[in-house]
Amino acid sequence: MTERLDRRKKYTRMVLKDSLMELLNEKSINSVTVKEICELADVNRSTFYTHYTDQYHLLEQIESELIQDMERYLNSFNFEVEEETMEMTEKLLEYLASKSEECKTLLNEHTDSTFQHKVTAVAHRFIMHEGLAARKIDPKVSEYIGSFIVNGSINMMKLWLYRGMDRSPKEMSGMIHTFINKGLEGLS
Amino acid sequence: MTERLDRRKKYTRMVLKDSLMELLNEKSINSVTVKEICELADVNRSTFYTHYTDQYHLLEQIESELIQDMERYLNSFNFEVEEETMEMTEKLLEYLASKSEECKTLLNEHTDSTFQHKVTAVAHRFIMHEGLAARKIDPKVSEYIGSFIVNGSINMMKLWLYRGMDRSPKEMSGMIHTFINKGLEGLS
DNA sequence: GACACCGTGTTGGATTTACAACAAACAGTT
DNA sequence: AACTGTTTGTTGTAAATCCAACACGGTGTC
Repeated sequence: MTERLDRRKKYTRMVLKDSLMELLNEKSINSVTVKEICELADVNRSTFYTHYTDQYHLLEQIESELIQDMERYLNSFNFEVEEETMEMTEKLLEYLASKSEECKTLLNEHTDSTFQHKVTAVAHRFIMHEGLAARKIDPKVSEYIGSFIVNGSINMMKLWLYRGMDRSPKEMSGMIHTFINKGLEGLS
Repeated sequence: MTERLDRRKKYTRMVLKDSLMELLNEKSINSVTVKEICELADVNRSTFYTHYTDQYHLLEQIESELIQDMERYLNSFNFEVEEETMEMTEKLLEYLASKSEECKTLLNEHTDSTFQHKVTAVAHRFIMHEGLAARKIDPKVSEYIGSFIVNGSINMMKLWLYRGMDRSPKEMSGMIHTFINKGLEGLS
């Protein structure tokens, strides 16, 4: 078990993160200043520099922690191979739903695409676990199809978040899974 | 202008106060421990003792600050003599409404009556400013009537708070004022 | 009465943060 | 180019808080 963090550090980091997230709902990281973050967080500027080198570092930390948390969540499940892709897709959707505010902030057009890249990498690792290899498809082709599937899925999930999650994670993963297996034919 | 308080002190006191108020919504001050307050506030126990001697002291500070704030609010108004009682009653009701959560907590049966005594003293000072003296009533009698009016008013206001403030402060002060001047006759 | 558990009040040393200030860089204006 | 205002990154010192520990008292159980 990791050593417990000093509560002052815990608090300071929490309010700095919350403040940056709030500011990113309004503008891009490039126009957010350290001074603004500190004013919103009510934390001294020199204290900021004992924790982070700049606002980009803080953002990177936020993204990394969310990705780690996402991986931890997805790692806690275990499914059979074929069923796994759909279940994992559903679990990823559930996770995104549970952190929908943070995810929307980090996926919006104000931020660069680093978070989306990270989520895509996670999706690739968890959803494309063994799925295509089991289908005996040419590895070169498999790679293209996998890229199509993962990026398509992520952007669908993104749209789902911004639409206020109007369908359940189960419905969404069913839709994705059906399209993956049967293309448009499966949706008529 | 007073010297600005160190933001750490400000924060520590705020969360300790908020935590005690939350606990007082569930039980009386006698069964609230310093340990519980600190756990809820996520503040070290030894830090508590650098600010307050015990939970009773903290409660006293909360009450005193609210009373001071109330006085400051009421002092910012100026009315003519006769009209003043009704206007001040309305202002007091407005203040109680604006701090309804805190007031309900401090006036509930879990706490002793110190806060109610303090509010009653304020009401006596502001609402009974010159009202009865101007009516040329026997001072001894005036004192009894004043006590009746102030305590009756306070308990009415208390009930109003717990009923969710179902009438406007203006309506309430009108009702109180009419009763004071004409008794039940004025309400038929 | 002994025991276990919990909370209190206190202490010393370590850690974290605040504060004020400074020099430098940047951006916008004239 | 000079000027102004803002932000940055850093520094030294002080203040506040954290942490772990201790002795003590109160409460409940056996």
